[in-house]
Amino acid sequence: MSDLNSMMKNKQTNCISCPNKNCFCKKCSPEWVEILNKRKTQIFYRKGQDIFVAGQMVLGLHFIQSGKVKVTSTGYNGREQIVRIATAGHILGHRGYGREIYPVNAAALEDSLICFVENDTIYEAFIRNPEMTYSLMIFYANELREVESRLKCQMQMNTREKVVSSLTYLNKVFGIHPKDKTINVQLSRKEIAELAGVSSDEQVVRIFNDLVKENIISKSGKKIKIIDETALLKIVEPFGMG
Amino acid sequence: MSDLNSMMKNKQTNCISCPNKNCFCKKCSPEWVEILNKRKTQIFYRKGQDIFVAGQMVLGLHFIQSGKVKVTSTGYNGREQIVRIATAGHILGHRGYGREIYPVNAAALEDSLICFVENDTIYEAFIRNPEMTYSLMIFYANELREVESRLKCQMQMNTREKVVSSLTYLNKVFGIHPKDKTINVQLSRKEIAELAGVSSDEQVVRIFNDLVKENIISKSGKKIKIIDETALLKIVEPFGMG
DNA sequence: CGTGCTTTTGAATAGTATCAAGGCCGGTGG
DNA sequence: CCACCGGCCTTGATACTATTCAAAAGCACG
Repeated sequence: MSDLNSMMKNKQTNCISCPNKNCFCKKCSPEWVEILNKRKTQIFYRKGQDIFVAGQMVLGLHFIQSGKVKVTSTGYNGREQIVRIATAGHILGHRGYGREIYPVNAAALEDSLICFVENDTIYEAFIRNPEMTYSLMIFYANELREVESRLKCQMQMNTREKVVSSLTYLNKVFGIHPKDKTINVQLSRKEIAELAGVSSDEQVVRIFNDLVKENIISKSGKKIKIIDETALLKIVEPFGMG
Repeated sequence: MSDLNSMMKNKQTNCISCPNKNCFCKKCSPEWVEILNKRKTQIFYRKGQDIFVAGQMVLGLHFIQSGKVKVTSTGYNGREQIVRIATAGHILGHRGYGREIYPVNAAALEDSLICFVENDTIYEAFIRNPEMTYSLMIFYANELREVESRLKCQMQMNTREKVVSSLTYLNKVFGIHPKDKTINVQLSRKEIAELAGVSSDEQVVRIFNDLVKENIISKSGKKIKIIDETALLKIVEPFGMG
C-alpha cells in the first residue's frame, strides 16, 4: 500500500505539462488551466478496480490520464454489457453528468491514472470558459453519434458480425502492439461477448475459430492478431463501419 | 399549394409568445431571443415528408414547434431502423451537429411545424449565451444516457420485451388520446418493428396478439390501447425501464 | 499435484427470421 | 353504388440461428 502511494506521487502530473493534448482543460484560459491543475485530484487505480459504480452520486468528472477503462451496465439478472471502452485522453462519467447518480459502472482494465474534478469546479469552469463548454458539447454530440452507430449494429447485425465489429473496434481504439502485432488489449472471451452484445463466451470462441480457419485472425490465449484486415472490414462494411 | 402557404403564414409563431417553454432559445438573453426570432425560418412539413436525409450537409439546427418526427437510420440492404422519435419541444439534427453531414434521416410522422436556425447564428448564440450552451450540453448528456439505455435493451431483451418496451416508450413520449385512451400516435406494424429493433412486422403482429390474449392491450387497426399498464411495465422492469 | 479459472467442443433446445398465402380495409374508377 | 386494386395486417409452416447445458481440456497458481 505504501508503494502504491509512492507510485501515485511519482505519477502526479501537472496540467500544463500533461501529455494529453486533447484534454478539455486545454480549452480553458491559462488562469483556469492553473485553477484546474490545483483543484484536480489524481487517483491511481489498479487493474480490475472500480472507478465508480452505478447508483453512486455523480460528484464530478473523471479524465483518463493513462490506462484503459471499461464502462459497463449491469442488466437483467446481473448480466453485464460493456457500453464503452475508454483510454488515455477520454472523459469518464460524463454520462451521469446533469444527473444525480451514475447509470453505469466504470472499472480499470489495466493500471490507470485518473484525474478527477469536482462538480462545482467543473460548473464554474463551464460558465467562465464558453469555448470549453462548446467543445464538450461537440464531444457529446460525437459520442451520441457513436452510440447510435452501435445501436444500429445491435439492431441489424448477426452474431458473427457483432463479434467481428468488436474486434475492429478494439483495433481502432487500442491499435496493435509494436512487437507481436497483436491487438493492444487483452480481454477474456466473456468480456468480448459483453462488448459485442452476444449472450455467451462460447459464441465468441466458435466465431474466433471460424476466423482462424479462414485465415483472417490468429490467436494464442488472449492475444489476438489480425491477419487479413481487409477481409475483416469486409464483413462489417455493409453497416457503414470502418 | 397555395393553401399550404396560407397555412404556414397562419402558423408562423413568435419566439416570445411560443408555447414551447423548454425551447432552448428561452435560455438566451432577451436580445438574443429577439435575434433568433428574426433569423429563424419556419417550415411546414406534411405527413411523410423528409425533413433531412442522411448525407446532406448540416446547415443548422431544427426545433420542433409542433408535430411528430421519426429519425431513422438506413442500414444493411436498405433496412431502416427508427433511432428516435421526437415531438414538440425537441431538437432535431443535433446528432449531426459538429459534423459536416447528417448520419440519419428525419421524416414527419404527421403534419409538423419546424423552426430552423442556421449554423452561424447558432454558433454565435452559443458563444454569447453560455447558459444555453450549458443547458444544451446537459441535453446531449441526457440523450446519450437514453440511447445507451436503448443499446442495453437491444443487447439484453428478447423480441417480446423489445416490442413491449417500444410500446411503453411510445406511451411515455406521446401519452394517450383523451377520448378513446389509445396511444396518441399511429404507426404501422413495420414502423413499430423498426423502432423495437425486431426483424419483421410479423413478429410485432404475433406479440400484439399474445398481449391481447393476455388482456394487457387491445387494438383496432393502428390504434392501440394499454389496458394493464402494470403488467406491461412488469415485462420490461428487470431492465431498469419505466 | 491438486484447485479453480478460462477456454474449447459437442449436442440439445429454444427462439427468431423468413417465406408463402389468405384476409381485411380504404381508395379509385367505372 | 359496386367491383377492383394495392397496401397493410394476419396466420401458419419452415428453416435457420442463437442460446444453453454439459463436459472435457488447458492453464496459472499456490
